[in-house]
Amino acid sequence: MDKLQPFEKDFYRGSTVEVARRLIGQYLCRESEQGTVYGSIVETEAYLSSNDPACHASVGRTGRNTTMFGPAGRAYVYLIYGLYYCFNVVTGPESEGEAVLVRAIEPAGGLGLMKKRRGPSCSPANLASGPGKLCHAFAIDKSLDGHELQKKPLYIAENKNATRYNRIKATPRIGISVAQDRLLRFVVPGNKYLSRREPIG
DNA sequence: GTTAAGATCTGCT
DNA sequence: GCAGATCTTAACG
Repeated sequence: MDKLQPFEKDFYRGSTVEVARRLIGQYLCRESEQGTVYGSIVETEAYLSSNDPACHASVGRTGRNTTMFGPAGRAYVYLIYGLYYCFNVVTGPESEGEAVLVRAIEPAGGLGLMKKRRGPSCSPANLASGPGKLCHAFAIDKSLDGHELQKKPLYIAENKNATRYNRIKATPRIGISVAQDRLLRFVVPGNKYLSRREPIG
């Protein structure tokens, strides 16, 4: 495999929606003592600071969401339903409280290690096709909350074949009970590693 | 101190 | 398709 070069902080500048779209097709890489896993991001969701009650930051700064109010380009990791972690990329100006949730990844390297973590009978399409699943496959937990994504052991790097993912579609976000009308989820249409299949039509 | 809800996943029917 | 698992967080008293 070619050496993967992490993006610099400039990559995370711009609006949260821009970054959410820019992340599609790029590599998420995770190094550990067990080995390295990486894959292409195929599904993201934007969470905004204004007029977005679904965003954790909408209630102001709390213990859990403090990282969201830090500088862009860091990881925001939290536990949901007492069981699963969700991995976000902090975006927007500092103190703004915006982030992009990474919901699904198409595995590209370290498939064996992902399988070891997720279970031997787990199919490739099921390894990281959802926020909780991808955190499990990538061994992402609360210890990485606040980590800067420009460096090891967790970083985002350029995928030179990202043109394959040039088509991006906006859809409603998943799993939220408010602001369901906003088209802030971005997917590679028809990709088989999404957390949900394309709605028909 | 107590309680209700949550950016989910899995297994069973 | 649906219910159950499982527990932290934050709001309230």
